[in-house]
Amino acid sequence: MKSNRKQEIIQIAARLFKERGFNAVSMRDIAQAMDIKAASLYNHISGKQEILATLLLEVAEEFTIKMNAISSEMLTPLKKIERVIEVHIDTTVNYSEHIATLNNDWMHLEGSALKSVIKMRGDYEENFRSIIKQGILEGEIKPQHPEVILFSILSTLRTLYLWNEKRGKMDVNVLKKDMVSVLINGIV
Amino acid sequence: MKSNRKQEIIQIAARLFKERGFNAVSMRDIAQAMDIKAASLYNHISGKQEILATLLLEVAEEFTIKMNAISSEMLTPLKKIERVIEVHIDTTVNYSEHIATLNNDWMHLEGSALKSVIKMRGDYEENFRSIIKQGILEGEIKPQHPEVILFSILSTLRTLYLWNEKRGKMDVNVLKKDMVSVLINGIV
DNA sequence: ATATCTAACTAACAATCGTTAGTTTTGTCA
DNA sequence: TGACAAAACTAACGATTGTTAGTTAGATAT
Repeated sequence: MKSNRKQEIIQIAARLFKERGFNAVSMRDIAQAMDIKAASLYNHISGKQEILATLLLEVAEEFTIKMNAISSEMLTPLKKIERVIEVHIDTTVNYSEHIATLNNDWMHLEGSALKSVIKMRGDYEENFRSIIKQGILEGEIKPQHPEVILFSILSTLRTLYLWNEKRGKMDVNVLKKDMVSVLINGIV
Repeated sequence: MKSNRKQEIIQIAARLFKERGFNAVSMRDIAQAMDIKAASLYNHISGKQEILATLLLEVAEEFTIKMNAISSEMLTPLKKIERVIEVHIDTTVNYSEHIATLNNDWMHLEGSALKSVIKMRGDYEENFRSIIKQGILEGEIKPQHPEVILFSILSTLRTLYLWNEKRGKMDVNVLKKDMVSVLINGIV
């Protein structure tokens, strides 16, 4: 039953990191947003690096788990890609700030946490690449360069958070359907 | 005949900004990369803000000009979108570092330069949106929510720089063809 | 050769950064 | 009520930040 104060700090920090970026947010900024003094933060966390590490490992592990699940499901490659798209939309709804920080500030991580995040990112991409290649092999996907397909889809999914507000009243399930349609069937 | 030394500073700064982000790069870092002292930079530029402003306005104007040209060409909406894709690929090849900084650090701009960049970005998106809507109206593009189409394509194009190295030996014209195919016709 | 200009330098500034030490307040349970 | 732990506080540290002032070396022009 650890203190939920640490999670509060991380949540607030994530919001600020998304808005201004890791290096433009000081410990005093985070403290002020919580109505306490900067030094008080250190009763709950060991430093700024721990905030970043906890935050990024949390969301990176989330993606890793989901992707591993999809990989081992009994689905056609195309259906797997649909599932990946849906997972990204769901995760973006719940982890918008975390994902923004993962995209923009991962390089400010240090030590083993950095290594860990980089590895998870690489594995995730490799899993995705395998699905695409398998789809091409089975004739389900166009024999285009896999890297172009991988990158087109992934870069859209990774920056969904930028679009999360503008989404507005659009229902999540409608968004999923439209997104799958556009990314897989194109726009014509 | 102004000094090209200023352009050298901006070029080197852009590279560092891309790698570490605006706030993680000090004036001393930039100076060291040029083998001079930080104070010497001020013979050529007024400050860190001017570096960022020059850099971002340069590439933002490039995109604005290109997009305006495409908008007023006599092409079908679909052909215009193809042209937009091609422009992004060409520009990414030449301005990889500038685009990275535009994506990640625009919010650290101040004053009128910030306003200017935000306006250009908005206008660019609005032009793109108009093309898509026109395409839907003419039946050339699927009657999907325009915002989904806009964002899917644009987020891929805007993060092309992340992919620029991995592109490796892939010919630019091949990349254009594949990219157009994937983004417009999908992957099936 | 002298004057001028350009672009480098050294040294220092005030502000802000992450973090630590030591202290006081607050809340909980016996 | 009193003891103890959790979580806040004040004050300060050494390092780094962007920037300025004043100076000097090297090139160019008169």
